Amino acid sequence: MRKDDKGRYRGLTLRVLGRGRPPAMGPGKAELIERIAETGSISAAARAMGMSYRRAWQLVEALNAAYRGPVVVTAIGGERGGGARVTPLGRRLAAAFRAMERKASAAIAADLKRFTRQLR
Amino acid sequence: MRKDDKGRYRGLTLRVLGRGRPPAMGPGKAELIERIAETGSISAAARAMGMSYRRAWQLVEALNAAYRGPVVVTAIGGERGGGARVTPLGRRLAAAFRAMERKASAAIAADLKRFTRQLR
DNA sequence: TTGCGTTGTATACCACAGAACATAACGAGG
DNA sequence: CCTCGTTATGTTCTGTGGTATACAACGCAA
Repeated sequence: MRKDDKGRYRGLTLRVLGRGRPPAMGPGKAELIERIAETGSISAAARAMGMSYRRAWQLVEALNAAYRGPVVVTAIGGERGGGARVTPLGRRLAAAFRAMERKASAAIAADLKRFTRQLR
Repeated sequence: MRKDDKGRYRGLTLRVLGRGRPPAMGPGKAELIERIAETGSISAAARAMGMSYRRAWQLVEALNAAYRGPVVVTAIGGERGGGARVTPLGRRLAAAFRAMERKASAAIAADLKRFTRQLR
């Protein structure tokens, strides 16, 4: 299945809703987790995604509040003293979301192709 | 698979992206099409969904612009002179979207259940 | 002819999301 | 001690999505 330049699956978008109405996981949060895992820093991840640090930090806060355990743990300080690490739970969540994206995409690939053909 | 009070599938939300980035179909537009088909009126559908007429009309405009043919055709006038009808294409699109929702939901049901268990 | 319920616009307002900017506190390394 | 790069937080601004409101044009029925 093809992806766009942000690694998202083309043609469809999937979101997982939390117990309240707001989405607890989606393409944006998943990518943010992955970028933090790569870079070890919220700010570096935000820069890589062209997102303000504040917004990224708020998403991290929302993630940590939404799940039963912390998704990202942080430490203040710079020059590799501080930073952010993704917890095993966070890695599992991001991976599970990507897997669901793949499965959902595969399950409706044929339908989606026919559907898309109706687009202008 | 359980649905919420609006007939949407719980736990996940699916959107089909158009050729540009903006979504060409999602739960909201699908329901709007269904309501218009039921009521024969944009304004009645909007009332039923608790949505402003203007917004509903804009969504209809967007739908008609997004696909190769009209999704909803309208006639000015009242007292059953005017109104809105969903074209066969529109009915096919809404039905196809609902089918994709069902298939995607079924395909990831087990994963989603495990995922949701991690929510607070 | 009058009234009602439509579609179709225009305009004004408002609430909110997110950006932009500023600043503090902190930790490691030079 | 100083600097750099973090996290963390507050404040302000702006764009925009959506509502609210008003109104014109219209068609059918009474």
